[in-house]
Amino acid sequence: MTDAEAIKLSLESSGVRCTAQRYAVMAFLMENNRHPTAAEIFEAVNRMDPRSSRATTYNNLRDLVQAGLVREVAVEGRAARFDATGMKHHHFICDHCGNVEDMDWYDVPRPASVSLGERILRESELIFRGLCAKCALRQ
Amino acid sequence: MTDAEAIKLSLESSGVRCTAQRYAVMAFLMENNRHPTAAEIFEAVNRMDPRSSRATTYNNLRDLVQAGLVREVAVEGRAARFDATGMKHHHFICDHCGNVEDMDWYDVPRPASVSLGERILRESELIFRGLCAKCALRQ
DNA sequence: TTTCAAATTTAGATATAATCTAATTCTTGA
DNA sequence: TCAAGAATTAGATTATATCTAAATTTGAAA
Repeated sequence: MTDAEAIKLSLESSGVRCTAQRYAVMAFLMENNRHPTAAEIFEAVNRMDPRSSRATTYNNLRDLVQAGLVREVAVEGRAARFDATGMKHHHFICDHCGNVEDMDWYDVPRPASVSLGERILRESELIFRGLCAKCALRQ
Repeated sequence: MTDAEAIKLSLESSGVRCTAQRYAVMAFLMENNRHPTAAEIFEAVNRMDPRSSRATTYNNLRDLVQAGLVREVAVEGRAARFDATGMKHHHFICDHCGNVEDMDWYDVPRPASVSLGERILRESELIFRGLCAKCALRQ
């Protein structure tokens, strides 16, 4: 199976129609684990054909997040970043440049059920903060 | 020591001058562990005297975050939220309403140093996601 | 294949959140 | 008291994201 078919299949098995614009967003995220912003994705997709408007790029990111194929990472004071949820991983966010990097996955202990109360837990994510390698060297 | 004196002292020992506007922001956050947005803090402070402009509210939040007295929590698709970093805690973010709630603290395992590489780790935070008690009951 | 309703896309306007500007006021220490 | 730096201000501006309404595309039913 080609990559293209694999992407198409993963979209459709998640209940998302595989349109050309949606495919382009997904393909870009799968070959770029650099956690681009929506603006960067919009720009990248528009270097190809078919093009995609800003609204469509945002709509498709929202649809892919809802389908669980893409994760949105909010960063303090900066634009949100996106990545394909292929392999489980945690995130490192740089205090200085705001870049988001993948960190190896490991299981996180669940909160005590008394502490959880009536809440329904969907996932636990670990965010590491500090200076990324590039910014650490510069300081 | 009164609460007011304690707040003043904690600001000054963190190298932040205790102005009336800055005090108001800090006092509001200390008596409200509901993780208000900047807009909510701005509004709350302006029900008191002296008032504070929007720019000052944002400036002071930034100063308090830099001093380590306040934490900013970015939430996907919503305004950032703030809380006083009094006691260590983790956060629960509701998928549905976006509210941020405190969760009991427990130590998080450090990433393996090989995985960390040249990065400098400052802190590890755990974010739980799902439905808060209120939204869980409604679904 | 043809047809049509629903889904998707679009450009541009609008909304929301946060920051910037430059003038003013306040505070502190000499 | 005075000067210099720090803080505050109103309003403009920027950055990010969403909305609108019209046009286009899609896929399933006929």
